Amino acid sequence: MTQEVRVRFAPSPTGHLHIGGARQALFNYLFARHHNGKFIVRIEDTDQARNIEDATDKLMQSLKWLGLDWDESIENGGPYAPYRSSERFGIYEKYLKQLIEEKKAYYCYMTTEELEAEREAQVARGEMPMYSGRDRDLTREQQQAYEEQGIQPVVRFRVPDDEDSVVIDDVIRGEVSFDTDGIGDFVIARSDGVPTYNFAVVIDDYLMKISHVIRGEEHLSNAPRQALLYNAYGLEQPRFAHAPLILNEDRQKMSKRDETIMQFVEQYRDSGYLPEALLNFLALLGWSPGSEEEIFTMDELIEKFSLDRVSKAPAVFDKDKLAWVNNRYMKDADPERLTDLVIPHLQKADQLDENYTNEDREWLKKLVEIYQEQMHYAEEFVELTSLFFQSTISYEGDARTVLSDDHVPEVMASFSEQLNNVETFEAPEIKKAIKATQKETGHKGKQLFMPIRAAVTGQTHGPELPQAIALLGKETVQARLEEARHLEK
RNA sequence: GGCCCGUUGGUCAAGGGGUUAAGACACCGCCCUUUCACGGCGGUAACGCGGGUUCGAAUCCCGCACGGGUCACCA
Repeated sequence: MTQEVRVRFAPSPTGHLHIGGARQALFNYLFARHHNGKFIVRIEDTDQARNIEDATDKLMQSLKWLGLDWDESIENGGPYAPYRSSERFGIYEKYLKQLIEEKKAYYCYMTTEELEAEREAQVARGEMPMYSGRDRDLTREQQQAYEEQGIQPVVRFRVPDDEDSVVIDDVIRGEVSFDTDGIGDFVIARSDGVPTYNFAVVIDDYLMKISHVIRGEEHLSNAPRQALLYNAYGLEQPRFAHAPLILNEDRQKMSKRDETIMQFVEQYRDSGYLPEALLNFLALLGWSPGSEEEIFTMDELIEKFSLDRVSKAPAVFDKDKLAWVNNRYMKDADPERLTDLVIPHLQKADQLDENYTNEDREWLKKLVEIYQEQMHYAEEFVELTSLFFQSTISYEGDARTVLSDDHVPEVMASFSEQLNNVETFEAPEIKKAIKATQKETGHKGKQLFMPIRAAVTGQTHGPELPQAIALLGKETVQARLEEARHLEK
């Protein structure tokens, strides 16, 4: 590849960064970095009606949070600025005019109502709804007549009659052929003169010297239109690469209205996922390194990434696997970092004061450490550790069953007494107390630990016992032992 | 419905004419741990169907089925 690799992520600012968008950005990023090329973030906001206030900022923030950095963008500019299509309207004009002058595009005066009627009629006849080409060859006089009626025309691209098909040489899918008969003359500029996406994208990609257009499969059917545009200008096309979609558990394209699954990067951030874990997981959706490892640093991903290992089939988003990946990263994460991550969630759940003390934080860090092995994401920590924040717990289910054994009161009494003899209420001492209880009662293993665990935590699963008891504190532990001892069977 | 893309276990996936068809997540079992978790070991489970081509097809070709995408003055 002699040409410099230049790729772009070109979202429209209609909302938060979507999981699918993030994966797309990631693929572009990895491809650019792998080839020592440039990664560009461009905002495609040609549809002013759909633009959402500060969506652009949020998009950029989410990309940054993920750790994707760019070479050129609306924020830091670049040699082909501006990087927002709404600031490029002047640029498009010239290209639009050229097409009209060369009769490769024309004004169309059909109203929305007329188009709708046409479409309905076509559907009724069992035909494919497609613009009929009514205004293809209007004379100057006819155009003026429409204009006198006050109709603002759109500009449509004249799909050439002399070409039977358009072939896209897709890096991922190979050659994909489209019949030009199936492509109606499409709108390239709205009645207010603003170009549509299909047009702007071509001009932008050309002027920005984009070498590879890597995007989602939903754009595959746009590719022939864009290819036609490149041809009309006599321009060389970039290489297209259409990556498979990410599906929800119902095997549908993730839609923004689907509430069974978290759609946005922000939501994962807010639930306490680590960005490097999300990225790692996303990289493996639709791409595989061909080896058996699954956990990769960004540098490794960059080194290994290649478009010819991108799959053609869509992938279902598996949140369990994401949780596993995230846990892998959490195990290796700095406890201080995890503590920071967990704090807002505890505060939200009223388990931690807004103005917590340094002591609180130290204690919390220890709590984080004993749960680090098993927690999947920060928000989960609240539920996992709620027993540390409740003054009373209720004994139910398995815990209740464990505590109904005949030898339980004896163990409770003995352990309680042993704890009173403990010098410092810390894990090693507590461990000794458990040992002493064993000697005194003769119960050991499950018979010994489970009752204590159940009594003290209300659960049969949890973190390392001595540490948990230490963090719970003497009073709480004694109270719970007392309660468990007198439980009705 | 037209066009386009796809189809290996529940999910992610390797494998691209000859394999006992990898591995990971999830699930189950066993071991380790005086408990729990982590970890280790093992197990259940897959080439959508039908025709070809071939000595031989999960792999190549054609149909069908199924799934998805797209058919806007949205991207």
